[in-house]
Amino acid sequence: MLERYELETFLTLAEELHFGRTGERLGVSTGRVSQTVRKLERRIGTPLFARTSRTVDLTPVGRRLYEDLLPVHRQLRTALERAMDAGRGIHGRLRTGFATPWGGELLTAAADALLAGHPGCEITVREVSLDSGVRPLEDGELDIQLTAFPVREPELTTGPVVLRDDRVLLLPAAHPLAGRPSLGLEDLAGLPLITTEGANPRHWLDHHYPRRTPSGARIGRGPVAATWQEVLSHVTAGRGVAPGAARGARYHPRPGIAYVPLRDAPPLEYGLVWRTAADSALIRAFAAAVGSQGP
Amino acid sequence: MLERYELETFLTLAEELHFGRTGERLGVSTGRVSQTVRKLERRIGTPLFARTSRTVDLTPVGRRLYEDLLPVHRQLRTALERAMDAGRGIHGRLRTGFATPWGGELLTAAADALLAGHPGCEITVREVSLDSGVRPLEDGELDIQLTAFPVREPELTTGPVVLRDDRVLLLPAAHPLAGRPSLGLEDLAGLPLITTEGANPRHWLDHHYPRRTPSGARIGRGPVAATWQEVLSHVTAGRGVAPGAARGARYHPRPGIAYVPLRDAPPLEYGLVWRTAADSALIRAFAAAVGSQGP
DNA sequence: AACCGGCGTTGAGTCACGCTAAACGAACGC
DNA sequence: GCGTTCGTTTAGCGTGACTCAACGCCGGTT
Repeated sequence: MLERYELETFLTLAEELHFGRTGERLGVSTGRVSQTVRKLERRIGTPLFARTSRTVDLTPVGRRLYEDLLPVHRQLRTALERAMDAGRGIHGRLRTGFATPWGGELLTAAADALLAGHPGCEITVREVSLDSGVRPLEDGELDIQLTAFPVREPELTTGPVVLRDDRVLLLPAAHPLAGRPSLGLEDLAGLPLITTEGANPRHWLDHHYPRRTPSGARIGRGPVAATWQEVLSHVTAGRGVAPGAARGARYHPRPGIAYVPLRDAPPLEYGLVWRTAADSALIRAFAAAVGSQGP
Repeated sequence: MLERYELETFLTLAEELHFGRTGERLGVSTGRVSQTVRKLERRIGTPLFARTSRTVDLTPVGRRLYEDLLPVHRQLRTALERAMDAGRGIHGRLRTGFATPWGGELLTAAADALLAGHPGCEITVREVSLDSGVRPLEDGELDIQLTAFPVREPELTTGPVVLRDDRVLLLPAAHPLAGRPSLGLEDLAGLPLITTEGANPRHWLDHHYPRRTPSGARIGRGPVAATWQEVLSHVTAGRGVAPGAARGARYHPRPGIAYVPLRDAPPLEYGLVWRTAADSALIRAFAAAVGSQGP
């Protein structure tokens, strides 16, 4: 049978086609690479590499062996990683959710990254409606959710902010304010603000849809929307204005909608949330993967 | 990474679930098995075996790892075997042929046996008609053929006899001789013998379809057939009698045909034949596999 | 021609580590 | 109670994977 060091030496040399670099990559001397390959060839009974003093190349038998052994090596690694993940608790199914498209991209990228290093996991990424808040977590439909802060529910654990974005106001293109380079919160006075309701708690709604401007002027109330598509169609139809994230302009460009920066509003912050009771190594690993995805 | 001895120890213990037998199978002490497993578990980070002082069992993580590593081990072995075969010249495609069903069974069994030990080969088993003789070899359509001896072609190499069978005579069930417990060659006198022709050489035809009995009486000539099905239908229709092998009664049982032993005829002998010019390690290996298939 | 510099090979020597042997403890059956 | 059958543990041994340095081969340069 093939020893571990023989397998690795053969595969590395088959890729590098250079004894010196092979030894360097494996942390052994070139002499050792030469001896190992030589012994292997003697055992196989035929040369695996055709080498002059200047060049190294695979023989047909060597090439075939390389093609056969490469997947073996991969499987060996994933099998071990899977077992080690299970040992560390990083295994099983993780149902993740997001409400905004850029959140979806972030979660998908993080899921791919995590899966690459932890092949034993199963990660699903689902979209949830704007008005569901953190209800999917409480209902046990999701294990972890990317949501807009603030989150104050006591039974939930929140991760750090992983996405930050400037606030903008979505206006009908024909609106008198639509031409402004930027707006202030005071400009909201009297405008009909499109909101969401549903499962979002009171403090969250107050934070994202204030009832008064800083100076105390009342902000109007427009229609209630449950999804971004609804918000967009309300704005396009002139039924109101909606607060949003600057990225929205890239993800939901509409000819009938103007995205105007809101100068004095605090930035939007997104982060991960999960049920404290359902905390797990897999959740922590996923949160870490999302965190290292940003920059 | 996993060392060879760790892989083998783990897989063996997962199958045996017994440290003593595992050590015995691997030729090491039980202490070594214990140490190896222990070290592996420490590295993985979780127990792979649940063991009391009386029983050993796989943990879920261990079971999963076993299922992952078993195919890896198989692939590793076949990859090595393939390379070693290539080193010994046992590789490539081998087209084999046979004319009788029992020959087909023998070749198929031999092909399976060979393939088990030499995964790099590709072996096809085809049926050839009765009247093609060794023509497929000469035409280059086959590499090796199981045929009824004698073979005297100078450019062909013959292997040893791998199948021997008593001769019988196929008669219509209603024929007066059909009731006899056995027949002698003299009984052929005057009977219309069903023969084949095609590519079979003269000496072969004379050997299998004699024109006279030992005492000199003429043997008749019936219709010419190219396949066993034709022979059988000629016999059933009463158009003649046919010499054959005793096994035929098992492989071609027909209500309208009687198989009566031919007492004084030499037994039928089958063996492998191949073109001397196309001799190869693969052919020799296959011939050996066929030879060791019989008993 | 002579001289490099890069590269694979070879041999002597060293040290980690896989392995054994033996003692030990735990869990049964009688 | 004892004997048996397991798996575990420890000290000590020996093999073989490794390093280091010298060597030979080849192509490019002056």
